[in-house]
Amino acid sequence: MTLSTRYNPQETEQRWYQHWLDNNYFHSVPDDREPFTIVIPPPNVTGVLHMGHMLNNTIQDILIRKARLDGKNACWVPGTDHASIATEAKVVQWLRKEKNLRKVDITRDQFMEYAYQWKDKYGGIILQQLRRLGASCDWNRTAFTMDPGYYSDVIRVFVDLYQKDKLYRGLRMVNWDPEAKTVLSNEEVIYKEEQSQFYHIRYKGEDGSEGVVIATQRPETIFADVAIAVHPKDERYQSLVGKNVLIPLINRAIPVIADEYVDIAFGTGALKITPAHDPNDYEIGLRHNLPVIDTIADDGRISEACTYEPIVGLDRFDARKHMKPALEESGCLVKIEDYTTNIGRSERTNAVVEPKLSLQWFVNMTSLREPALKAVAEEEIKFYPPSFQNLYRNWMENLRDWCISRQLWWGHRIPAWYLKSEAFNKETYIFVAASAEEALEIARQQTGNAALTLDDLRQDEDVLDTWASSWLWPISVFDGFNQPDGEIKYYYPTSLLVTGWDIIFFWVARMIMAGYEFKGQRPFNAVYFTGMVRDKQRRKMSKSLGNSPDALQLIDDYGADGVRYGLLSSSPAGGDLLFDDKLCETGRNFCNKLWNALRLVKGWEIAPQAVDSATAVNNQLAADWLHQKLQSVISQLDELLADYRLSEALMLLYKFIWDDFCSWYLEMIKPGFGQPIDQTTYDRTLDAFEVMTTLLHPFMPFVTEEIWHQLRDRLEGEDCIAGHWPAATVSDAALINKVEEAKSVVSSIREIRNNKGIKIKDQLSVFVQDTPAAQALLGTPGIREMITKMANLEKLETSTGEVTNSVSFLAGAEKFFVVLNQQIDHTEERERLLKELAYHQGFVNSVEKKLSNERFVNSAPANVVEMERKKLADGQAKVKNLEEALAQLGLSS
RNA sequence: GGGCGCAUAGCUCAGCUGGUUUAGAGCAUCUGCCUUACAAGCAGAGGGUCGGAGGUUCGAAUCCUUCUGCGCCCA
Repeated sequence: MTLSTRYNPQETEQRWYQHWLDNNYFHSVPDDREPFTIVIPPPNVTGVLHMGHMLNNTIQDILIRKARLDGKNACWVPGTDHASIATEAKVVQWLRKEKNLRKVDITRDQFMEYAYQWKDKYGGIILQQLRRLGASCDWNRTAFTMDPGYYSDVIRVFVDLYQKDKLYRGLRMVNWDPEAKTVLSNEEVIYKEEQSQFYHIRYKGEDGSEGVVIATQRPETIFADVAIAVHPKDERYQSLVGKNVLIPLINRAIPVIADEYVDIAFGTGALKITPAHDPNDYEIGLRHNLPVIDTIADDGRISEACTYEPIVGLDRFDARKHMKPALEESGCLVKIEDYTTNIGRSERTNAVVEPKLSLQWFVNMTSLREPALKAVAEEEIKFYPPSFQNLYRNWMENLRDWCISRQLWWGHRIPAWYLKSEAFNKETYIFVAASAEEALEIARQQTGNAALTLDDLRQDEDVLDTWASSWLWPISVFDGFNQPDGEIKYYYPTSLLVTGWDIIFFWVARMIMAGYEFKGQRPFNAVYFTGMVRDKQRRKMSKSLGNSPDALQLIDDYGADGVRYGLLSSSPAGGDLLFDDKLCETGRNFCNKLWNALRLVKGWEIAPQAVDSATAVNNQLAADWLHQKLQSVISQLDELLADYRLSEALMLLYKFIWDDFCSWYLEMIKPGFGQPIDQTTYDRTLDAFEVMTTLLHPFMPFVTEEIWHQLRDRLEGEDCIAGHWPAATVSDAALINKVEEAKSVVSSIREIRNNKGIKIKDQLSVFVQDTPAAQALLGTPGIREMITKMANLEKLETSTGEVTNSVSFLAGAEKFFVVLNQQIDHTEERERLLKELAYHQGFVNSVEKKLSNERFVNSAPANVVEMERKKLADGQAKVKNLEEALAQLGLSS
């Protein structure tokens, strides 16, 4: 067999993915086995694979593949969400470019047709890309939030909540995105500090007096002012309360009112009240029964309602620029100062969000809160890492109602009907039903007008927030609403959700609420929060910064396994991942290491027996040791995985395979040039190798599948992906320790070679001081042979005295002598020994100090004291050995 | 303004309920090697007193207080 010296992922990945698909390994149907279910956090249908997706989905794939190896019925449901705002924006763009159409030119139905065309053509690319990563999703189950069944679930839930009085239509201050021309939920507004200016403006008294100076960032809104508020205890303004002042430029009179809300110390202590354009002002307006004057239109331009003509029709920011000269001219501008403030921008369009009074649909969140709050607090749903419980609780305890209507066409249309005879947004009748026909039935009953027809009704124009569909994801993907006794009984609650912590409110919290509200049960047993993928400078990866590597290019460059390794190797749950290509390179190199280990083993000639008895005993020790060590690795791995400590689990395997298996084991058993290996050792090596591929498979599925097949001839249907996760047996710690000690002897000898410039090929003689412990070590079958082979020794013997012309080292408490055929530099030796002596002497001192403290001896647990005594004895033995070596050095110099 | 979290080697992080040798790993660095699996490699080495101060304790990186710095969420 000839194998290339380098592992080539391109050759294998495509092939194995297809093989897995052909064998239907990803598909799940309910059966007797324990289910292990993950629903994918649906990416936007417009999305393309980026680093965050890769991290997230790699983690899911690891856990799904592990569950599969554990013999569970693993089901990973893929899919996309319809991403109302983002997709509609793309479709509008596409229509303008490709079809030269504007949204206003076409009907809603036409638009939807085009939108579906667009979706079929460009949507869901990301699901194809996930295959490159190796994602073992059950593609037969691919779901979409606008699939007909899903669509009707969303409508059903809306109707249900309305009937339960947990959902209502109301006039509220909302966040308005003037660019997308839609309302946004609170979570879709991103607040950031920005530079702004504070305009100090004088409102003169109606009676010709000085009036009052207010400070505002938004001078263009003064024409919507309805009052000036001051704190009731603010002495500066007490005489003004109850009087009128005049709005500059238009001289409309507004009252000065007193309200506790006003912060005396902030600005001038006088606050202009603009109920239409500020949430707090709106509240104050309600308290004082003030009118509302709305001067900003849906597109962000100053509307006709503004009685100051020059700015009507201007965008609010252009209007602001206009205000400075106008106010200066009027003599009302006192000063302008720079000011840093929080500005809210739309998550989608980045437009500055306009607070606006608007008639919208809301979900009463507090009515859904309690079970969701309790589930996480009592760890019925476990969070990994648990610190996210705080963030969750904090949000849940300060819930505000969720605005779920969006002024868009792409999405689930709100199932509410109104009478055409009533004016738009002034409706008194609302008929909520799953269909127009049902709505008509309700309408006839409610109005008492049996003659009403469908023609008399009009449906709400708006669609629902995308999260108002994706919060049903764990239920709807299993058709849980229509068939509550179907598959959902098997798969729900799902086992785990893996998602970024940044959507804990958008999605996770809402899914939990929906789970309890509509299924009476948690949607998942646990949530694994991933960190954000950032660049080396800790900046979030983003398109605008251009610091995000091309995901597919990375896979081309390093292989999917290499990239998976890179993403996982330094990504603890919840912690940010500072991504660096270098990490993928390490992963690629790891694949290559495995590959070359395979090449080595498969290149050996096999003989029935070992070539000599030394080899036989050496090989047996090596294989025994590796087996024991492997058991210990498996049990550590089980613990780490149970805790979702994936990075550590991968690192453990990496070290075991690279260091223990490749650097030590394979070197121990490697036959001499032209020599064969014995059948037993060969078989045991393949066994261990095979177990390692299984253990590593969840993390690096392609290279392990390839190697698994190269190791032995396999029958049809025998695949690594379909293997069995091994159960750890108790490992022999004593044997492991013996070999560790032997390894440290070898390392020390190598170090001496290094320091003395002795070539590896030159054989050395080594002696060990004859003690019971040394006898025990060398008496262990194979140890002497192993050390001799690995350190390339001529002989390894015990010695009762000091050995002349040698340098010594300690391994454990045992003293070894390496005989040198060269002049020994005594000064250098002495320095080395003195340094080591100082360390051990310091150590002994610190332990002695502890043990001479009566209170320690009396109050510490017996085993701790015992441990300290042993530490002391070990330390003293080492000190004694070093002192002897120094003395010897002194004699011979 | 309210709340949460973090601070351990040059970098990224482990170190769980305080005690298994005066702190571990990976990467990076340094030294020597193209040794017949792998230079995408091999063998070895150096490096931190655990942000500052105080306290609890026989004993603290680990618990408490406080200061400093950083990050995040909400308003």
